Amino acid sequence: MSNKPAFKRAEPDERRQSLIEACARVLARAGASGASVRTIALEAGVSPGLVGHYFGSVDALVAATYGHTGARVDAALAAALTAAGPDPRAKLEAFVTASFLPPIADPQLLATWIAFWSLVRARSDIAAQHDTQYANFRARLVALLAACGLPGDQQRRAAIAISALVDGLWLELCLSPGSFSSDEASAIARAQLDALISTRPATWKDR
Amino acid sequence: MSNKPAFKRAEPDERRQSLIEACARVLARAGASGASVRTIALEAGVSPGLVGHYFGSVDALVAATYGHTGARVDAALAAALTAAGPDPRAKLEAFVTASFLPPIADPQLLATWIAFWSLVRARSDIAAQHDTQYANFRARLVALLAACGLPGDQQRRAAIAISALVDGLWLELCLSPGSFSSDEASAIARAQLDALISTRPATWKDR
DNA sequence: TTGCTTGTTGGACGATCGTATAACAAGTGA
DNA sequence: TCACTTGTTATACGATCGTCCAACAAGCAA
Repeated sequence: MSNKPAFKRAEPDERRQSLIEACARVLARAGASGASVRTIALEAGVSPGLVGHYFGSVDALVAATYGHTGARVDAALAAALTAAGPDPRAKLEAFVTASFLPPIADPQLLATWIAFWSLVRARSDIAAQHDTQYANFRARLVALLAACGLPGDQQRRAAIAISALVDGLWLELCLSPGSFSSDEASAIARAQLDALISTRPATWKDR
Repeated sequence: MSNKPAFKRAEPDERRQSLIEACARVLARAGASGASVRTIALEAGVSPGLVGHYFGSVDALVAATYGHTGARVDAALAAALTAAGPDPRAKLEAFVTASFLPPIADPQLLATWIAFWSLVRARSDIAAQHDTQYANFRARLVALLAACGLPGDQQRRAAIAISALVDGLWLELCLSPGSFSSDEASAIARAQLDALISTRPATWKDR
């Protein structure tokens, strides 16, 4: 007779990915305080020791999850940009609208992000990651605004305003999901764009 | 000879206030994960047992701190409203502008708020407190917008947009203090108000 | 001064935390 | 079939967590 294996070996990259995704799920479900080594390992279906084996410490796993989650958002935004076509104004609108559609508008992702924010104060490496990610996000917005013909002295403030509005809508959607829908959030953000940019897109119709 | 007292008795309300303020300082300094009973008690200069004596559990203390912090913000906003005079439009502008001036713009207060947000997922009592506070905040905004003559079918979205923008600016100010100043945040929020309200107030002059 | 109320202390308790490590077993090549 | 490598498990360890409680003492009344 043959016993089935007690566990299955996995490729290192596979296992890392699995642990990172389990960490993200735990952060979304239980918040930062619930993301313990044992909880994450249970979520991933492995033994607690594997976290130390692959990441050294749970802090490193959380930081890796932060980077992975940020990369997911960047990829989704980049995809939205290429799908929007060549028109700069359409690209900008797609950039903002995509923030309120899956996979970015995923409530689990928003909750995960809040968990990261709560770690910024205590962890300097997380703070550094946030600074670069926020700088990249705003630089992308500035480039899009410039392509739309927004004067240079207005680009900075407009980028800050757009990113703040999007972050705030994200936040309330996550904290009080019943307050308003993601469709409403998207409409509000688009209206904000209209107000910030006097130049109208080529495909402008009605609003 | 006379030994000085080993400790000093305090009025119950005084002691509660002291513990709440110590809890807020710890939340701002170390985040939600650093707000342990012993850390808070050390910050307040008392023994750890006092937390249980006055609040029953550390969770109740955190919830009380949330309520106290929210009340502080409400009081500051109310003061800004009365100082703004009778004109509805001036009241609305003061309401938003005050969000980026002390004591609301205090970085410690913002950090404390983030700590609360990180607890919303895991703690239903904190979530309930957030829902009521957010509903109150938005109801105030709706009343101000209505007084400014904004049509009823636009009040809801405008209130959501304003609160989201303010929250987002708060957030980035706390996470990356070097990104922009509170003066810039205030200017951005005021520009947002101008864009949202097409109806001009009676005392409108220039902009 | 003496006695009493009770705010306050400081440590005990079990649970859970992150980390380290010895023992085990899955998969591979000889 | 049989080592051998190493991914994986399970446990041990000290530290810290929240909660609880018996003892102490500050301040007031008599």
